[in-house]
Amino acid sequence: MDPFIAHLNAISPLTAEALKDLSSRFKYTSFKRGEIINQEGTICRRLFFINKGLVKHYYIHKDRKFIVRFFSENNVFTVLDSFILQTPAVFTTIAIETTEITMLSYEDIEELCKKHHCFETIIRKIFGMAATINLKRIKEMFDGDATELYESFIIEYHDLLQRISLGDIAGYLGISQVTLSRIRAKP
Amino acid sequence: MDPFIAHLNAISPLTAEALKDLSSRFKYTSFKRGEIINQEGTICRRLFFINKGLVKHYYIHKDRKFIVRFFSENNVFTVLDSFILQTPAVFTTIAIETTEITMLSYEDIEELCKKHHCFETIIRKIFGMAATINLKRIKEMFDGDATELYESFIIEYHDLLQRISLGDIAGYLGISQVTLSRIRAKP
DNA sequence: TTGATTTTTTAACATATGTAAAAAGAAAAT
DNA sequence: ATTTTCTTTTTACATATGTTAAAAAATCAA
Repeated sequence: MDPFIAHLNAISPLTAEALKDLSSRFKYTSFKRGEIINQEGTICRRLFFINKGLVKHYYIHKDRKFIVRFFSENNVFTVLDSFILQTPAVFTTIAIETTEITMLSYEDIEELCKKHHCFETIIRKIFGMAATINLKRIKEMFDGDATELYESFIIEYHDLLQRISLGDIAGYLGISQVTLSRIRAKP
Repeated sequence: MDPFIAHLNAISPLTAEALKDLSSRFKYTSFKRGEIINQEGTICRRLFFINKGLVKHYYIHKDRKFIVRFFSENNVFTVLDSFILQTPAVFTTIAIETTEITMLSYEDIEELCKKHHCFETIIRKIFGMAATINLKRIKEMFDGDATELYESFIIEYHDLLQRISLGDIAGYLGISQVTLSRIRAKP
């Protein structure tokens, strides 16, 4: 079974009809390491599912690079605000590794939501989870000094650690790479 | 027309049937200044709509008080993660002013979502907006030194400024009240 | 292997912000 | 009006973290 379908179906079951309608709208693509998936300033018109690979959302502010979030295989992602409001993205999305993707357009999502109640339930839950995850991140950003941030990052992103550079980790934590090195250096 | 109904209907139109079902489930209550609406550690079982008043989500970490968000009249709120996952809240919700509320229980929301596609559409959009708002806050927290944070706060919360203490503003910005005073002091 | 490029660490210095405590000011209570 | 309480500002000091630059280590290409 297609992993994207399986993923959605696990969130909330799809009717046979919705499933058929849904699959017929899938588009497939892939991005090489370093390729831009969605550029800051352009509207994100798709919802993505990662079959394989690793992606980051980031932006530059005053010469510092901040990483909003990483997404890896078997996860849905989009540039949330840009997708929902259909406004220009304030983040750039880029492939950290070669990444294979299945996607749905904004119009397809809207149509599927309208036609299939079961699909709208899934999107409702996905957005709810996204809101929850973002809220958790706000709390983390408040809580910690850099050391704590790094420690919880290691736990939360344990399985991705080897695939993410220290520069990117620093960017995710909102600290300089120098600070990150200092933290790692101390016993 | 009931302001909560008007609010929901403006997000996405309700059918007459859904509207009737919905209204019959409303519960009303109010909280005095300083009263706890939902205590940290208890599951938040309701979605709230503020008819009048002002509320904050906060939590204590290492003796510092962080304010996650303010909510004022004509807005929906809940302890998002606690409500969605029905797990104990990590924030306390408290009334800053005397606050009048209309509310729906978790079970009612789930039932309304199941019975009325139009209602699920509304909740989908509310969660989507919540996710977007939280994402925006993450970006703000990254971006700014304390001064910038304060300046954007003044703009964003302009109409609530007189109703929020400087201590609470500092808590929202994640800085000490001393730092906030310093910022306000300089030309 | 060797050289080139990228990533990570280390050093020196400047500064923003936290902590603690006291003073000043405003609001509430009697 | 006077006292009490709460809020805000100010001062002095300690420290975490940013910046810049250079060195070291690791990775990649030829």
